[in-house]
Amino acid sequence: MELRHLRYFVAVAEESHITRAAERLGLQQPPLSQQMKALERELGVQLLRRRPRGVELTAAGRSFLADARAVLAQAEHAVAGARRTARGEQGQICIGFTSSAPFHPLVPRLIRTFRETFPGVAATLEEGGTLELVDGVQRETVDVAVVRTPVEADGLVVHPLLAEPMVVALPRAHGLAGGAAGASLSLKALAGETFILYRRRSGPGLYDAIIGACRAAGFSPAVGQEVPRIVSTLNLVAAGLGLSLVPQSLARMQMDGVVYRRLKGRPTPTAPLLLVARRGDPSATVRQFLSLARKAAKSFAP
Amino acid sequence: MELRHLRYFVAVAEESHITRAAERLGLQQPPLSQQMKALERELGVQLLRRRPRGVELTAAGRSFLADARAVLAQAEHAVAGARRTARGEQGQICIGFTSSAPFHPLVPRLIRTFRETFPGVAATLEEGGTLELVDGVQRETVDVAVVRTPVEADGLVVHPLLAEPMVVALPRAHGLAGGAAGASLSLKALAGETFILYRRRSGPGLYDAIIGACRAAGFSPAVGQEVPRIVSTLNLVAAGLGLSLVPQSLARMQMDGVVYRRLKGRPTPTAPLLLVARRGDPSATVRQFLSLARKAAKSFAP
DNA sequence: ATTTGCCATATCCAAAACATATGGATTTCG
DNA sequence: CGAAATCCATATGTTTTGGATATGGCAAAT
Repeated sequence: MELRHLRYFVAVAEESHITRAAERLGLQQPPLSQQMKALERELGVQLLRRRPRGVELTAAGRSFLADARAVLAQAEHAVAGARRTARGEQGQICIGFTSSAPFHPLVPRLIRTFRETFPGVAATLEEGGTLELVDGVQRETVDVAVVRTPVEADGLVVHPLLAEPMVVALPRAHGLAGGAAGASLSLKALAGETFILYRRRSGPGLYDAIIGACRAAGFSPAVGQEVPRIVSTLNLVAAGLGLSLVPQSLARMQMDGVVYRRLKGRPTPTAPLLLVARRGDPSATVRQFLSLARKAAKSFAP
Repeated sequence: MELRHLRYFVAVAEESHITRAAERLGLQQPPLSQQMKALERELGVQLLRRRPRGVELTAAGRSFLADARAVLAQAEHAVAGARRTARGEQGQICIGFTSSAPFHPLVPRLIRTFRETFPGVAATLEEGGTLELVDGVQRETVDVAVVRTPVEADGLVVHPLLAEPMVVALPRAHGLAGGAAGASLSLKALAGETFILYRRRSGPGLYDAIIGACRAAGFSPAVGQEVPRIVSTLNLVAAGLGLSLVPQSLARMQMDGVVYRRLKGRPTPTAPLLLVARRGDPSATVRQFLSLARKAAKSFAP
């Protein structure tokens, strides 16, 4: 039995007339009569009762008609689903991000926009460290990851979304913490201070950017502590163990004992927002996500 | 797209290998490769990614695989359903019966047995007068009907199930109502009494059987009232308007003011239990019901 | 560099689907 | 009541399709 048989049978059943059904199907009456007989022979069931003026359905034919329609509808659904998936309108995606990434408003907006635009795609979220996420993208447990520091790994590409300025996070009791909230500090003013930095081996890009900027300002920063997560630097700053440079968006996280100051003068280190994906031909849902991310970053008003 | 394409695709997807899938399907690798390409061309979607060592599914292919399996399962279900219906194991049947028929224990037992034996058949019940039911069978709103009196109508056949003796229903205060409950009366003893009968035009068979039995006993009964339902005769007997002859099974219905007495001697009129169906080729469910009814009647222990 | 393993292409043939011509049975109509 | 009409089934021929066989191309394995 083929779908052709079901299509022919449904037409015959609906017309109660083989000749009219043949016309509707675009073929002649004798082949349709033969196809109906072949179907009945294969099933071993009489589906039609032939009359001098057309045909009528047997009870088995009536039962079969309902199911035949369901099969044809299901087949259409299968085709439509494959096409939607091919267009990226349906499927699944795993989106990873570091603990600090969502502090930038672009990230939650991107995820929300993607879910609204592609309700047929099942999007799952995965928070983790940069190295964890990069590893996950490589092992295909994560599809894309939003990270803060440039990484290099085999088989991956990094798409920069934007770069935001970094700001100084100071213990509230620190001498430099005085003055209005809008005050700025020069990088040189931080010479001699103890720095708490996001550790180099977790993401060398950010670390090196900070070191480079300090050197350009004429000093080598004294690094007191290295932490595995950017967010963790704030805990130590609050504890009075030193100061840190963090992405400006983290200033949204008000913490007891921490004040933020902009940096003035040049060069001001920046913290990028990056999208990591596998190199090569991504699935349609990943392509859609990357496209949406680029669009969102472009239209983001700082 | 045909079911063949789906069967081929599912095999290829499960084997991840066109040559092995071809072996499993009983054909050669080149035609299978061509069929897969034809399917992808028709859908306008790439379902398979060809590799030097086998194939893998695209995201659209994975989506399509799930749906393809569902279509094939649904097609199997359609075939199985048509076959069950053809065997009478699935479908529907409308069973009619007069208000007096279920008093005989065969009738509820038959209905219960049928429902238990064919749970896949939706059985509906329809109570009505004999003429109503006969009309319903003719107009195909009822499939079979259990009635009490022989009928003749175009296009119908009557299958007798059994015949049970009739008994005398007397008002409790009647002179003949004395004596032990097990006492019998001769039909001749009822000469001169007022009879309440189930009206002739509702079912002439029972009426004529009673008249014939009385004549054979040497008298013509005085008919006081004629009623449209056998059950209604008991109401009038209870009211003291006369006596009636009713099927023995109605004695199960204890009514205030009515006592029942067996008849002794010959001939004793009997009340048949009859099954009415359409002449010609009935549906499989009706055939199953008729067969079960005949079997139930045969094995019924009086 | 060669071999292996896999899928794709080319060509041919048998089977299946469909077209055309015609037959048979029942109903409708004059 | 006989002829015509209407419908589905059968017979025969043609076209299309599915599958077999032979072979090619490409990437990975050895």
